[in-house]
Amino acid sequence: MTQFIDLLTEEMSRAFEKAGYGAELGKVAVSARPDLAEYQCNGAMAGAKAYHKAPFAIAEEVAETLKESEVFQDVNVVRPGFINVNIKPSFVTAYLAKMQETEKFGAQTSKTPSTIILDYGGPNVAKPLHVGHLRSAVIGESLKRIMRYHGDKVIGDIHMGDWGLQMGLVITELRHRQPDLPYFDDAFEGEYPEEAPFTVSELEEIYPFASKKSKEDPDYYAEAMENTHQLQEGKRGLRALWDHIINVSVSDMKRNYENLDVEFDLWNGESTVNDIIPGMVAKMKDDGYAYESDGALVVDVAQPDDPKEIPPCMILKSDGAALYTTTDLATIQDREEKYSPDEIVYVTDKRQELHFTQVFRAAAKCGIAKEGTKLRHIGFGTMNGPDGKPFKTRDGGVMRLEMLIRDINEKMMEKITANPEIVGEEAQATSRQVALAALKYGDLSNQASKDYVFDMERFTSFEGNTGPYILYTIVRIKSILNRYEKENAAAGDEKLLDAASALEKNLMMDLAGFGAMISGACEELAPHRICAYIYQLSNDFNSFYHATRILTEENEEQKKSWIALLRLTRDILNTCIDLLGFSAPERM
RNA sequence: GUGUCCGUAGCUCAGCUGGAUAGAGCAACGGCCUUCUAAGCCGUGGGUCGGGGGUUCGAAUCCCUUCGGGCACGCCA
Repeated sequence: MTQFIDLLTEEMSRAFEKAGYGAELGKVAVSARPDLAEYQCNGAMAGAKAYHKAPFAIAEEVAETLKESEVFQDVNVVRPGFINVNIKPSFVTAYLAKMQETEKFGAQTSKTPSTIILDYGGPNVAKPLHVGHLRSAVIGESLKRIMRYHGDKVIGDIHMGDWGLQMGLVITELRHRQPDLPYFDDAFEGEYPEEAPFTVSELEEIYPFASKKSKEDPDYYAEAMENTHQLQEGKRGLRALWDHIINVSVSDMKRNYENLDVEFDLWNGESTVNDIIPGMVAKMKDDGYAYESDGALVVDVAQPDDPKEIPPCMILKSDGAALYTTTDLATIQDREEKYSPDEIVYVTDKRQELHFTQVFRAAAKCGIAKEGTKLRHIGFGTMNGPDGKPFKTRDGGVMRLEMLIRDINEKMMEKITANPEIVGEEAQATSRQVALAALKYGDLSNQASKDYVFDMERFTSFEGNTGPYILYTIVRIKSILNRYEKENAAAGDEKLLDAASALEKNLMMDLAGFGAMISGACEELAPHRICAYIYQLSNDFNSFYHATRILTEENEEQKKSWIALLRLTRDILNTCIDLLGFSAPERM
């Protein structure tokens, strides 16, 4: 269904044509001066030069043709050449009525669904999730939902770091601590134990310990390199041990991501493509793309118009080992073979931009990515603490994600239990639900590409542009609807009437803008557009709510109309927060 | 050094392909609850859009320059 704002532009464009001017001048936008009008068109000024005519005169001629408009009323021409218009209430009502009946409220969806692989999450096996993993998960999950709403087929892949030196380090430390384990006995030919010889918390302690030691002790580092090598060569005992590490770690990750309402379709990692790397590298050499430079194998990716020369993309280190870049390229090849995607989108820290530029160029150059496959990197900024520096714990360490979530849950529990009606399990569940909204909204309401300040106090506040404020608004609506439905068993014939007040009309026009907002958020892959939209919508709803006594309204038709309006508002808000990755409780 | 992103109210942020008096929230101050959740609503004060040039009828937005900051720059991921 055509978007509301586009219908306005079409009407205005016809007016420009009728007056003898180009239709492209008829672009309509929300007014910058709501005190003067609801919408505006600046086309008369834009066209003044081409038509050698005063903008004011053009605007007046255009306005003249709008006298009989079914869309606009109160058409006004102001000073230099602004055309200010208000919308006929009946036009808004008719549009909303159509939205109610249309799937996805008339938002435009893709006619030919694309297959998109979304690479996000990126946790490392054997390392606890920390706040650095939060943004990828939160932004990625929202993007996945947005693209799916748009109608595309999205495959979310967590793409774990499960294969590098980090694995060798853990194995090395385990060998030091428990040398008698059968995994390290080359002569052992029996079945390895099913039970892992360590717990998650032990793993999480082992990795940083080994990492630190490897930096201080060259022999230890060499041993870790050797273990990494043997693992990648497929040595039986180490592979069995590695399986344990993966299993223990993954089940812990699943729990963490579940707490965030983040769900992946694929739990692949760097190890997934280990076996296809040699073939890929050989082909790159055979095709003449990869060559040796300073002992390493590289592919040139520089282009003449680069403002700064991009260094070659390194495929193999001088010791012959694969790198992050190598597994990323192999992963593209793997995804092409298995899913032939139209697009692969990566959600990572923006500091990896150069890396992805190199990978994308190498993939295209070497034919690893098919010609039509779009490769896209969505880089996000750092989550900072209130001091403006990267978020740390009080003692300066890396904050574990689990701790952060626990803190925000506790904080929210205090607030929720301030309402004496909510106790016990409901209080627990509601706190978690609202806390998640606070956390995600706090992140997503900022532009992804920018750094942002994580402020617990602000995000958990029920005031201002926060998740809890949005949820509170939804809860208020639900509360009215619940009462209404209790009192009106056979409800269901509610029909929208024209707006009875300016506040109601504002609300209605916000709702009418849903589709255009979704298109924008989808095109730009920008969840913050959804946040801005629902914040505006919530504000306008609350203003309307405050001025309108709905359940006590005596005019039955009017009351029903408002109920229909509330339902639409609730449905759109619920749809939006679902796209952001959270949900609203029944009460709070 | 080179490249890149950013600099908007005391703080945290919007500002769509250049358009009218640059918007919110928090904080401050003042109103509004016997009526659907006052975790709300209404209002007041607060800004040389880092500085300087330029393009334009019109610039926070585009171009140049300068200052300040973040980040990245072949054998980590």
